[in-house]
Amino acid sequence: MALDAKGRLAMPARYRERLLESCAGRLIVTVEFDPCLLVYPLPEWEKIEEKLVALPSMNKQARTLQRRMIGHATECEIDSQGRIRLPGILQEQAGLDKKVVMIGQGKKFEIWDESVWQDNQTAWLDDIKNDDELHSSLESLSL
Amino acid sequence: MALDAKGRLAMPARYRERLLESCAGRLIVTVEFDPCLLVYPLPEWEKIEEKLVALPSMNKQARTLQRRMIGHATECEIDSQGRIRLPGILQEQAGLDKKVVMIGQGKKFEIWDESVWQDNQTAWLDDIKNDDELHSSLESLSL
DNA sequence: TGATATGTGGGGAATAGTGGGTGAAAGTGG
DNA sequence: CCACTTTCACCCACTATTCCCCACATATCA
Repeated sequence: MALDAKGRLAMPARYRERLLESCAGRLIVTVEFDPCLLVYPLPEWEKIEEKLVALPSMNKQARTLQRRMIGHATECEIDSQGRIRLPGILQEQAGLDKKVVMIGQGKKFEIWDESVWQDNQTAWLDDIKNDDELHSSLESLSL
Repeated sequence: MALDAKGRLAMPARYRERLLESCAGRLIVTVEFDPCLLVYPLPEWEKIEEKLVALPSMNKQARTLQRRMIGHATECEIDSQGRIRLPGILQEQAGLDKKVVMIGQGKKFEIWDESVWQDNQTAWLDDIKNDDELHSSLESLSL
């Protein structure tokens, strides 16, 4: 999956139909703390934005989150070829080079630079292997 | 049991009928932490996804699990020959070569690369022999 | 051993992904 | 307010991938 020279990225065809009906192809792209882009269908984003706005303004972490997420939020419409164009500033934020990885996460998508994604994968797995104890929320999980 | 050059894998015939009625041949394939693929009938997967989505987003271990499992989840329909096609990225994640092992695990299946499977078999048994105590969840088990 | 079911392989049409040209629109400076 | 430059959306063309179908090999059972 590749960004072309114009910063365009093809949405996987299997999601397109669903996206067209859930948000008429109107997507909001933004960043959070991790070096990846978050892509929300517009109606989903509106809920997120409400939650963000409701956070306590005097709390530093909350303020940072608001500034990053709301500040970078950009609408990107799906074009007639099924692609979205990612503004340069967002590409920078997520450190996107040519090769990217797009992963669905429930209501949203994440877009990672391929090498960043792979590095993180191994790092996360190592973390988990080295932690002797699993977080309580995972202990009883049966998959 | 072998993957062909196009990444297709025949589902054992004895499961097909059951799968067709339980999920109309709609399967979700994904990965967890081990180097193997997990195959769920669609309705089963939906329950799993709910559990995953409900995990705390800010917890690192939970986030890793979500990203891996939900992120890699791909629908693979059983074709008219009773096969499923495994996307390249999933083959990589599980280190699948040509020869694979498919094992039923209650509601789901696991797909292992044959050599990886054999290596792990012996490794796991050694681990258990060397542990002095059994985990509490196994203590009271009667088989 | 023949008949049926299962596993494997591959051709070719249809679909999806990628790259680039061109005109319209927006931004910039005088 | 106009001329110039840059950016962007739309369209077309090419390539890669995926899906559908048919054919054959192998295993299973009567």
